[in-house]
Amino acid sequence: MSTLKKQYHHGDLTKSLLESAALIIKEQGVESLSMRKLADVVGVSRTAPYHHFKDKNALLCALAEQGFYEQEKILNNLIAQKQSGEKSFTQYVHLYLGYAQQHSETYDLMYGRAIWKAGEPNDALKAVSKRTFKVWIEWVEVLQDQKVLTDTNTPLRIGQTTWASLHGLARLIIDGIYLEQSDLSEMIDQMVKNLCIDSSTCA
Amino acid sequence: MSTLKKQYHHGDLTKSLLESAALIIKEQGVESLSMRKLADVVGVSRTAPYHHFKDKNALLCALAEQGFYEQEKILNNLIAQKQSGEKSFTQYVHLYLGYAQQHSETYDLMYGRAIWKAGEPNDALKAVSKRTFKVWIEWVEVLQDQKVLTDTNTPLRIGQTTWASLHGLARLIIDGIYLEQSDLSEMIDQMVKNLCIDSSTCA
DNA sequence: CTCTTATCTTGACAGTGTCAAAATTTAAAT
DNA sequence: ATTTAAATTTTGACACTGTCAAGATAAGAG
Repeated sequence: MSTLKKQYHHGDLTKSLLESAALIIKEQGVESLSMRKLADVVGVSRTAPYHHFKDKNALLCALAEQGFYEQEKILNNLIAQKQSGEKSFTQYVHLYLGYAQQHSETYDLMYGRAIWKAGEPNDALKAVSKRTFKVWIEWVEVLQDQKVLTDTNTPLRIGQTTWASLHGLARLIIDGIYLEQSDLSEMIDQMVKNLCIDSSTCA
Repeated sequence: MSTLKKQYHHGDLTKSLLESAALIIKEQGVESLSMRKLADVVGVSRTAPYHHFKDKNALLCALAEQGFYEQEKILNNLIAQKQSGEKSFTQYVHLYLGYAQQHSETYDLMYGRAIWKAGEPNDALKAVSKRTFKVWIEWVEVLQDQKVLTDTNTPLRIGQTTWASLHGLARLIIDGIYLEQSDLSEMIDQMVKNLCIDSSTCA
């Protein structure tokens, strides 16, 4: 309760664990994040983290959750600022792929098999991911009205496929299949053209 | 050398290891494939596999390699049978995603981070993946001539982005983000329309 | 039959996730 | 202020992982 919130035991272990874990995965990749090493970095015994996160999966879920908050913020910011639909969408594509590139490990947790297949997404994660997707779909509907995205199908379907395309590019970047920035930038431009109705105004 | 090829030690351990490993990842996922359990299944001691594969990464590379042979075969078959470009392409999309769905673990090895980022693709794997991609790009050029895919960019770029879109859908299926077959089938149809020039003839 | 080489096994080490029980520190109750 | 209850952390343990080094075994060559 004093100015330094560290009078008791560790202070806020939960927070420290998340921060250190985020740093570790960012710098060394998610496969070299171990509960024991994490505990050691934070300066606590091997099993201390287990009183703040049920297990490793729960920790990973929490990290992924933070990623969704970030992504939701990006989306809402773009939707809020009222510029032309084409510009907004093009910008979103770049922001989305930029995020995937710069926070590749978090992105992988958000959508990768570690949690969604090998592990088990917890309720909080399922909730925020669902909510973020909903924001996206609602924006797709607007973009359809603005003739930026095709309206030959429901917002849900167009949102699903459009996002799948972005996701595919993101994964190729993340998994290290395309690395040269020159290829990447041209691929992103072409992808925008693929996704927009009017490929001349987008890009 | 007799009818039962098992006179000496094991027979063909390399082959047995690959077969059993393929079975294990297919039925239980790649994360529950361990060198020790694999050795046990094949009926050999823990370290015997290490005389046939340098390490676990090498084993995974070999499994991925087989996947590429399969995929190359699919591609070549489709290219060989001369039917309309639209039909061929549509069929390819379905075959591609069908493969991803039915051999999801192998697909993950082929393009996933386990090998390409966390691990290290060996020379054989790099070679066959490159070759498969080349076959794809050459077919894209044909599809562009047939006005199935857009020719507003080079075969390489269009091939990259088109494949990225397919890959994205494949990953969503594999990582368990979309599971209901009803959604899936409609998403695939919509994706085909997105990728083709003439969305009315494709689908 | 001996020797070389290919193949496989045993032993060992460091690392992992996580459970159970004990210890400690803090906050609440009297 | 002293006792009590709760929150927090630690120690010990177990089963599992990948993989190295050294020894054992078996196959084929001479």
